[in-house]
Amino acid sequence: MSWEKEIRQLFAEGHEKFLRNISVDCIIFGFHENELKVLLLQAKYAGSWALPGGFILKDEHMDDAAKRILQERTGVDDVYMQQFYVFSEPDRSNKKINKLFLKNAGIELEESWLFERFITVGYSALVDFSKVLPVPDNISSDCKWFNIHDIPGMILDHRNILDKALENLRMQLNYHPVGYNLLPEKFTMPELQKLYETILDRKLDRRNFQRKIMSTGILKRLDETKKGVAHKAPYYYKFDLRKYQKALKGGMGFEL
Amino acid sequence: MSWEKEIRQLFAEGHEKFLRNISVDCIIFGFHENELKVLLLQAKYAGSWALPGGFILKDEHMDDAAKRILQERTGVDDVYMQQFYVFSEPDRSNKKINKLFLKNAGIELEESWLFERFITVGYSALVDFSKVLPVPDNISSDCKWFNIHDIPGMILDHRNILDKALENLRMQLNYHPVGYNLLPEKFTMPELQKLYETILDRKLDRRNFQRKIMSTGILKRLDETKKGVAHKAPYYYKFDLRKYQKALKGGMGFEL
DNA sequence: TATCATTGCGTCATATTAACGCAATGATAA
DNA sequence: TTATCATTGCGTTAATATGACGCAATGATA
Repeated sequence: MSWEKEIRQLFAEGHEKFLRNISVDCIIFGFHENELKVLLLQAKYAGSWALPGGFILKDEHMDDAAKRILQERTGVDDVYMQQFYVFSEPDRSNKKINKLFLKNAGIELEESWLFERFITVGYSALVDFSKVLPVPDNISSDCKWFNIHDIPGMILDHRNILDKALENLRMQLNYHPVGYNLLPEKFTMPELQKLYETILDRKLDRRNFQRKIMSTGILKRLDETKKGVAHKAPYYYKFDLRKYQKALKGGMGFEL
Repeated sequence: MSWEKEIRQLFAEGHEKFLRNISVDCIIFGFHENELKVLLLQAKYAGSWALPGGFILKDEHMDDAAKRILQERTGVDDVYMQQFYVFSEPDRSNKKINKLFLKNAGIELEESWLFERFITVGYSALVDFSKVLPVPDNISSDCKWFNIHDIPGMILDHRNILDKALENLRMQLNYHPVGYNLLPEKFTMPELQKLYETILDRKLDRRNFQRKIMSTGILKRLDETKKGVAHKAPYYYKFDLRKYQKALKGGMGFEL
């Protein structure tokens, strides 16, 4: 099917396939070069960036929809995702954006379910940066990682959604497998500490951090050390998944 | 407008007034006689009980919808409410229940937006039991408080929603004005402790509890003591709202 | 071979928590 | 009138957690 035909069909008949008035938006967090990142899409014909979002099939669980949307729109597969908040301001509507999009695509339509008001459910995803190759979809011209401190202009209330996701990530740091999902399988203690510092947005004492993390027993130190650093080489660690799962149930047992 | 006509109109034309495929369900918590309670409705012609729920007007914020629904369906007004989770199982549909309801009400309809699938957003409300006089609405035959440990059979996944709300309440105990909203203006320390014990579902040491609560400075002790008890009379306390708000921002500063 | 940033492990003073003691209170029963 | 008793308010103590910092070891680079 041609691209224009696909778009026209989505606008004209999508309501037969998807639930109405509800969308899902995904915030994909990654960690790279000691910085927290989010994956954003740029819609065709639009200067602003957007969260990867989409709709729920009429017979689909919302969690599955979020995973499918993420896969279809960015190529990212099989990740840890969780709903975190519903955004329901009455004036959050894609009407103008979608009309402009159609106009630029050379499609004319008077009515569409996509001109209606949408309530959106925010999903937060944590991915291993090194395993993700962002691929923009049909309706996007670009798909890129952005540093959390260097977010470009975004459509609608997407900036607000992003901020809420970050706040949520902070709150849940001690109760969810944040480190496990954001870091590669093996990592050094300074890397893990930097991740915590970035999310919490404050410095932590190196020695106390190590002591507390190790006291939970969720990490296993490997015999291997990092190579090629111009100072004492740090050990690699990896998560002891069994103990991690267990520890998470009652919080981490410490405050950072 | 007659009752039947109102119902018929809701089923036949409600989709012009409300958003589709989305509903809101409220869990109203109260505290009475040292027990945690929830307010439930019994739909006409149905044996099972249900959470007070409803729909979002096309131009209404979801938070406002939740408040309006609670007011319309139970008479409860002006309370502390918060969304806590979205329930989206594909098979959670009122189709059967609504068809039965129509049949019993003597109304015939082949098609209705209310036969479609609904995703529902759970809202948690905390109310002062003593200030609430439950009033069932048009479509409900009864409206009653139930002890949290003695919940009757409920429609659809409402039991699941209730359990999730309780779990959520537990998690947020140290970060939200739970005590402030669930207790009357003045209360004794044993009452407050019992509230915490009921929500957390475990015993707390009386003396340590008092010391920790008081150390936060969120309570003001009154000069008045409780009358008519066959032992040493406990003092009354009330919340120091200014300090309470402040303390909540960084958690309560202690673990219970 | 010296330098230097960084790491791993340790110390110590202070704060927080859990567990428990005890006198005071005031309605009820003797 | 007085003793009884469950309960309250306030306090003590030991164990544990936390925050702030010291110092020798490491290993690429100068």
